Amino acid sequence: MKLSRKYPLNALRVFEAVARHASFSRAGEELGMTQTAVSYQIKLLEETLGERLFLRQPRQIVPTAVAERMLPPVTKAFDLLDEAIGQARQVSNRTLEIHSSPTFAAFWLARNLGSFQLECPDIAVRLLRATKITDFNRDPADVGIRWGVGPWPDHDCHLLGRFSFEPMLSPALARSFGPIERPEDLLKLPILGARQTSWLRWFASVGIEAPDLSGHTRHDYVEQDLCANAALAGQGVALLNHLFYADDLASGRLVAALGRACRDEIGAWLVFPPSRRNTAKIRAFRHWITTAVAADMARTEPEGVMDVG
Amino acid sequence: MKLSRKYPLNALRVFEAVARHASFSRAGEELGMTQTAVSYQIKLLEETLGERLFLRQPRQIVPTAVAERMLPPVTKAFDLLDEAIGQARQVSNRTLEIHSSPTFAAFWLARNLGSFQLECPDIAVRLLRATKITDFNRDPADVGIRWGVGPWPDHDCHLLGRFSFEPMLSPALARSFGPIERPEDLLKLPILGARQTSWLRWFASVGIEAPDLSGHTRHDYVEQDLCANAALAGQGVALLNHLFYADDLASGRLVAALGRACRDEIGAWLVFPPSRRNTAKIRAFRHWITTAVAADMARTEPEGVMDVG
DNA sequence: TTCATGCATAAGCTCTCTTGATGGGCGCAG
DNA sequence: CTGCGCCCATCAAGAGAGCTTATGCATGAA
Repeated sequence: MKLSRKYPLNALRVFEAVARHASFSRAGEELGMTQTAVSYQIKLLEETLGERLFLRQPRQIVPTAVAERMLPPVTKAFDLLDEAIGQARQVSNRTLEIHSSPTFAAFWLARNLGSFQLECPDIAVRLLRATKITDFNRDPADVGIRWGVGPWPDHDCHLLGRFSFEPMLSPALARSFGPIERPEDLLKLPILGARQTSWLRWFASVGIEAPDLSGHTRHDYVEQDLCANAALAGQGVALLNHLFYADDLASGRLVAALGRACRDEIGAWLVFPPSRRNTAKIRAFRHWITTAVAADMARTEPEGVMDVG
Repeated sequence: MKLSRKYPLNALRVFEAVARHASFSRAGEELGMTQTAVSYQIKLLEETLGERLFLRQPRQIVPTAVAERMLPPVTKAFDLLDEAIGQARQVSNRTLEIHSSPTFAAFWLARNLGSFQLECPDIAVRLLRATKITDFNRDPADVGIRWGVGPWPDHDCHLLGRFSFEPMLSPALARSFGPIERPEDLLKLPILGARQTSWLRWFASVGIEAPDLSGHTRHDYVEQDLCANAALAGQGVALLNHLFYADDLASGRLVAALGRACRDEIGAWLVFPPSRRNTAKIRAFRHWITTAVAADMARTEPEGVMDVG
């Protein structure tokens, strides 16, 4: 361990200001501290150096030769540090790494991030699918979008919304199957993602408490977008959020099986480490996504959604 | 006031060490602190930056892009500071500014400093006559040599010695005046520096309590070396220290008037500010001058000196 | 599984640092 | 020359930064 590394750093910062102003009081003002504190710090530094840095003359202080020799490198060092810190803060405020649940990333963020970038052109966005739950200790993520019940401990968690969903299928399949009039009719179709608890929630919302889905495990997709693709291809009926597939309904690529939508406790959450709650980029992103999701919900959520769970 | 100047400096020093070692524990060892403290400092820095600097992976830490971008300038800044501090310490230990009482400077230091420089060849000496008492707050002096009673408050004061003195005159004057047998005979000669209290001390030591010196104010020299020059020129009799004029006595340029030497409370003192008591150069100088003066006293002080005052 | 390694967390303490009040030296204006 | 204001030093007191010890957790190695 180098002993030479032991010297009072803050006193050096004070020294630099004092030397510039040739005044303890002025330096104190600049640094936001009292003249007393400045005096203390200079004295401290003088004692560790064993050398007087300023001669105290009646109404002024005069730097000694030692001080004048020290000043340039010290100034330069603090310039370097200032810039390094500034840049780190800048960099950190200029790129935002989002680790998002895959479906939300593909079907909402990918479509809507453009408006965030219009709003905050300084912030570069890096969007990643989170295949497993983001651990902010291990991944360089700034924020996460999670799809689930939440909130999660040790994180700042903000609910973006809970979104309505209903069974949807391709018009071709609907035609070939014939009219679907009662919920039970659905069970005759292949149920896509049958292990999702939301299917139970939905059947419950239409009065079927314990549907037998055991025969529908052939299409056990976990991710909603995979279910959706299967549905679009006419493989069966999938439980899809309006937030993501309202456009497909509108364009006729998908049709609602019964027109009975519901909403459960699963939602989309914005999460990030509490320690970074106040960084500019996170505040900006939080503000944007909150309002943008709300606006999109107003557009896509249908009427008469039943809340369950 | 620049807010950008507000960041934890010590944390940056820790950061630099951590980045070099890629380990909190190693960095802590180098810095002489615990791993816990290192962890604290890094966390602090991360929070002020709003950006993670190291990803904590199982048995290692990985610097983020931000950290890697920050490291080079930070390293360079600390190198600059290290060097500036080191140089300041060096400079400060390499030149010693002595503000000395004029006579001591001219008649002792000027003759003897050579042996100090042999002993400490690294230390450059700058010797100045102190026309008035040195104020270490205002003058860039490292140490002072004072001639007086001492000690003085708020200083480290070390008595170098109290030195014998006796009336001396030129052999020419002594011849022309004729034999001096009793102290009273001196009063018939011009007394040089008659206002010096030491004259009263000396007369007292030879039994004359209240000599009438009122007629001797024509040669009112304050400094001993001026009196000595006058005495050498045969202008009168001066009260001189053996320490300074033993060689003139030995060579016959001066003669002792009566051979009655005495010593009063006035002495030579080494003084310096307590805050710099432990700097290398001052310790070295103190050691040297203490022993050198003692050695010179052994050589020059006569036998049978009477202590007064 | 068990052990060793490396970082995080909690609680408490030390001591640095800051503040506010006060005082002294000196220049300047009246 | 006298009072006022500026500027720094000193002092006592208090807050809080920063360090330590003890402990826990996760992981990789044996």
